[in-house]
Amino acid sequence: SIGDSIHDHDSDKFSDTEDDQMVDGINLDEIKEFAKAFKLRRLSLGLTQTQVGQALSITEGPAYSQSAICSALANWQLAQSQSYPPSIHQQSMFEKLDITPKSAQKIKPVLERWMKEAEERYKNGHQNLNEFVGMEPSKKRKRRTSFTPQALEILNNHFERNTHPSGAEITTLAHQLGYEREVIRIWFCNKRQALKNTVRMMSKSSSPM
Amino acid sequence: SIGDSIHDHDSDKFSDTEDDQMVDGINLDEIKEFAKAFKLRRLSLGLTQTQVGQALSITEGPAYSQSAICSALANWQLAQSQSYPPSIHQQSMFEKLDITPKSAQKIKPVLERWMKEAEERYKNGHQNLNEFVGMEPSKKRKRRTSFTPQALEILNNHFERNTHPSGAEITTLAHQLGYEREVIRIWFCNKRQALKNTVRMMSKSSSPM
DNA sequence: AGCATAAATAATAA
DNA sequence: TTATTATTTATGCT
Repeated sequence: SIGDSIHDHDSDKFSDTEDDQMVDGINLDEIKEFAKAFKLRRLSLGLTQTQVGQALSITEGPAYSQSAICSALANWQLAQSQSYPPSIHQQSMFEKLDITPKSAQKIKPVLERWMKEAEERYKNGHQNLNEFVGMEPSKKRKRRTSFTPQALEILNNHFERNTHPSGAEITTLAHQLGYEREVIRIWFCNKRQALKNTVRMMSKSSSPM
Repeated sequence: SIGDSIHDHDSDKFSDTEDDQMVDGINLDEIKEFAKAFKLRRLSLGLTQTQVGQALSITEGPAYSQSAICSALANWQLAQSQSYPPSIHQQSMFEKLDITPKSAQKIKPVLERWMKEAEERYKNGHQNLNEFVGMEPSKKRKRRTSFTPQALEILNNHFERNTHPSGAEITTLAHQLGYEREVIRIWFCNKRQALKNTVRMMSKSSSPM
């Protein structure tokens, strides 16, 4: 039975056994192997985990932000270099460290793809790689501002009179309403877009059946 | 009254007989009425605005993007509540800016025609309607998850520190707590909403008469 | 039955 | 186009 199978002695299940460790139908050993190789490739490009994480959060979206990637990588590396007490279920190794085998499986192809491109660029010169990696980590999207009804009324009034306010007008409005200039500018962009959409839609409807 | 003053119109191609709001010879009230009725009919068929938009973009062409339809309909619906006292703030947000009466007049028959056919098919059975609308009928709502007190405590602690966790933070939390990432994300959305509601309530109740 | 709130949808800022 | 906020719906619980 399962209870009986828990042994006291140290078993090196995670390093050198022939039997693959399967969790949720995912081959842990395969992932560990990948992590090891990934680290090697990363180091040969002279990149830190942080750099990889930042670059990925840009190319792949915020879900692959630095900390997530880093912890994933660290975990894999940990996993492949440590043996765990047998009393701990295989899966808990990942759970404890905030990454499930499933997540690992999911992230693997993304890393693979990214690394491939990085290496490609590395071949074409360091500058190329730096460009690829060294993008600003400031991918953060600005918090959506919500306008007060009063502000919206004023904005709408202006828009009604003039859909393309001058730079000076925008500045004035921004100051008057207490919003950033850029926010006001974007508001007009979006408003014009909305108008255009409805107009296009409407004119289309005029075509006969 | 208005009716009297326009009694002897000349150049305009329209005549205003009643005290309805007339713009460019188009009866706004009529359109508003139509919008209201349209929404009702849509709901009684169990269709969302999104579905209508998608279906229309197929039968009438790509100009009928979902958001365009949505905003047009929303505007009409809000337009019909313009007689609210100024103290109610919803009003100013929309006015009639996104949609010209002329355009509205144009699209009306298209929507009318489409809705008529949809209702016809509905009578002949759901399958028929689904075919027409082009959607899958059996999209079940996700089961409401109930969080454990422990999970809630951790979530609340995080929320206290940061109401807008990054994607990575959400992922980490999800792993840590053993819930789907999306569930955690939504939790924060709802929590922010709740906070905002409370704040609004408080400030309203605390404001002097 | 009614409430609290998770999920879904709509609106719209970035 | 994407992602966040705002609103609505509906479910699990008491």
